[in-house]
Amino acid sequence: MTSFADDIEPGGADRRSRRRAETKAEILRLAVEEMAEHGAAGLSMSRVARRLGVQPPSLYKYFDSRMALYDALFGVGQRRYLRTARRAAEQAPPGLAGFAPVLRAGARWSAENPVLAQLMFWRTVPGFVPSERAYAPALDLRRDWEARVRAAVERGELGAGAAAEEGLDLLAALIAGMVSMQLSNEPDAGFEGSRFLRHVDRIPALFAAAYPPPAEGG
Amino acid sequence: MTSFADDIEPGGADRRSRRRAETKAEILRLAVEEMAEHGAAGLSMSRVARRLGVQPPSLYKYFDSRMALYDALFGVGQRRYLRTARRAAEQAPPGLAGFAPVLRAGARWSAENPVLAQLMFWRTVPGFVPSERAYAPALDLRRDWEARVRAAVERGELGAGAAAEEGLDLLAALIAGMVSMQLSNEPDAGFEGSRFLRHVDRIPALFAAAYPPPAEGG
DNA sequence: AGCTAAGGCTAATAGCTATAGCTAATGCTA
DNA sequence: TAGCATTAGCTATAGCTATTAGCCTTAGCT
Repeated sequence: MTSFADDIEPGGADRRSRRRAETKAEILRLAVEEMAEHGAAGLSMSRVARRLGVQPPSLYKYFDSRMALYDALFGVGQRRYLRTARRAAEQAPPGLAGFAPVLRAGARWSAENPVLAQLMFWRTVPGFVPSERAYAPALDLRRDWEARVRAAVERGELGAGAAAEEGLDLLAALIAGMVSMQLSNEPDAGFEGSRFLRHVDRIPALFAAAYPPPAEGG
Repeated sequence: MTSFADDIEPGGADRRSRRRAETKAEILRLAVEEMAEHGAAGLSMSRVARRLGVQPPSLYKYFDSRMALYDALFGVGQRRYLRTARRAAEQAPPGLAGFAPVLRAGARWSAENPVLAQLMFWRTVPGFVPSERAYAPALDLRRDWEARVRAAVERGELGAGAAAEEGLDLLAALIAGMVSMQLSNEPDAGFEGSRFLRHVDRIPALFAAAYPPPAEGG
């Protein structure tokens, strides 16, 4: 998470809009620093402005309101999280064996971007409701998982209910639990050596225990 | 959660301190209403004062600061949560079969007290760190679970690792996941019919799958 | 009955988000 | 290169917020 440059609309070849996009990316970067210090809900326009070296009202040339800034951060986080999961999925084996690498990649991203993860997964900022546009990648990711679980069911590695809403909810709760414990108890611990995220690799087996395949395939 | 009267230090038979305790309890009640409307992190001293019908500075006669008010809420929540779990445990059967009723009672309490649960389990209020005194019941509860898991291990219902830190962390993550999904996706849904909390009864089986007993006891 | 302190108040400080309106300079276009 | 629209900064201001200081009345203990 060193740069947000590639996550803001490119803004054409126009020199002005290029500079504008750079400034927006810089603001997002500073906002994440702010949130790391004061908590995800503790983002202050004034403090971000001070960090940027301008007066507070100038920030409103780039983001219409504090909530708009949150929405941009939420959107960037969701896009990055989705991209991370998809990259891991590309190299993962098919079927149930591919679950762990993808889950691990998501858990690692959350541990490395704890304030964005809080904003995205907990929604605890008073008054903030993400826009449809910013939320869209989360729906894409859920559809990815639905397809992945269905494939494992078709391979005879999981019971049929696993791919229904109920099963997907359980799977989501399993990963959410480990990430939640991480974020609330050791937000600065990182992925390696985390007390809670080391359990992520057990999720496929737990999930299979909840939805065992119908019989032993030949 | 209709009254906080029994959760504030009783304050002796002294009439003054009795009235004082009543006012404090009333403030806590109004604060929870506030948080339900504006989010756990959106508690405002001014708005609580307006609800109570006094000027904002008068609140400081009862709580030293906004964070002190959070700490009182955190403490009340932890004590009530512990009490709820222990009441359920009294009537639960021994061993692994007793896990589900206790887990269910905790999940139900969280669903019925979503803003306190957010404050207690997520800690997302900027600048708030609970006092040792307020946090103590959480440690008691963890010790309760440690004893309960150890008992199940000794009965041959779980593998040995279940009672170690690692196993207790996994168990905590399982319940935290379902409660987290509930709080972030359906905070106003209640316990019955919750998409996520209906999985709570599966936790003992999942936990046993992760720590199976060593062999079939005779 | 008298006194203490509880519990209200107003005033004031400092910081917050956000808007209005001014100004200088940037950089596109003719 | 000259002109000009837009951008991106600024100050001032309104209306919030938490919190402190200090006053004053009255409740209620002794």
